[in-house]
Amino acid sequence: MHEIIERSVLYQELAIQEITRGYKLAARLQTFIPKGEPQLELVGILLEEVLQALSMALSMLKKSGNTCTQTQASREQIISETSSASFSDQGSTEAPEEVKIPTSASIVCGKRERQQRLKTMDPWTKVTYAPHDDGHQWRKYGQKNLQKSKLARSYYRCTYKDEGCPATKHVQQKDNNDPPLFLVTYYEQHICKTNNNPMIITPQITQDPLLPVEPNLFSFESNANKFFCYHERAMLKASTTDQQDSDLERVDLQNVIIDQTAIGSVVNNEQYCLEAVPNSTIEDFSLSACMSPPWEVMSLDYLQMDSFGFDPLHEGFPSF
DNA sequence: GCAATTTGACCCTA
DNA sequence: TAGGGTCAAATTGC
Repeated sequence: MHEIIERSVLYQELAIQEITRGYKLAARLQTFIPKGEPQLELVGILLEEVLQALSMALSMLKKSGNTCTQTQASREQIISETSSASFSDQGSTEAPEEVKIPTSASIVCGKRERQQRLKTMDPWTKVTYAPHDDGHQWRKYGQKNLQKSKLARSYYRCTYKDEGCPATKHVQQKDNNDPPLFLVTYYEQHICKTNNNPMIITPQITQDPLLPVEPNLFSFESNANKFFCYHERAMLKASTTDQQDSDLERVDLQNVIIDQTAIGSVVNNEQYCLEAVPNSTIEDFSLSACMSPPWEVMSLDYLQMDSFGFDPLHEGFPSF
């Protein structure tokens, strides 16, 4: 028994060494990516995710080494602790140090602790026309009329909160357009059964379509069978005709191909970066997407362009 | 009857 | 003290 524990500890130390080495190599690689190069923006994003994953794995391994001397922590507690640790190390080339072990008094349990937690968490936001269609089940628990906005903010928590899932979000309508645009702010990651990838914590800030963005770089968002491509003044929206307005199972895409005029790559299961070829117009775009596996091509034959003050059919995309 | 939503009250932070 | 976040009883819908 004692020998098994010793061997386990040895493997854990080796794993920590290897992950630390991987973290340092990835951080070193990150320094070779020149800033202001839209072509390499996606590489930087992916590398950032690699660093986050390694950082989190390292924190978890170190944490697991201490569990024998700690009071038993719940799975969600461990994930919460290690995830916040991995966030705090962003931008550092040093491997992350061990996170603080919370005392029993600081373990989240009451309203005060929850509100403090919200302030210290790294929320991530996205702008969307379909705020409820994000692959998770939510229960609304409150609504508030905010002082600085005439439009109410709605508060949601995961349906599986009783099972320990800490995920929450609030949804605020940004304008009175038709269709209305919503700003969704997420707090905490899902650890419930609806989560596709519970161990990867990747806060993403989707580009606000009303704000300037990098030329040639689109923010591409996918919810189930709908795709949204954001640009400074335009939104590209597509879905398959036979799946419109239906709740079919979620499609995880690994790659997005835009008829040779653009290359899209997955950032995570929900977001895609889309790099368009200069001088292309909306007429050049026919969407297809590779599903994984077995890498079948799914044709998207419904394409719609919503513009914010310009006509893409005649003007083409701006800033190309 | 159960589950989800609504809404006023309460609590916390700045 | 104002504003924002959460609670929980009441209400609504299936």
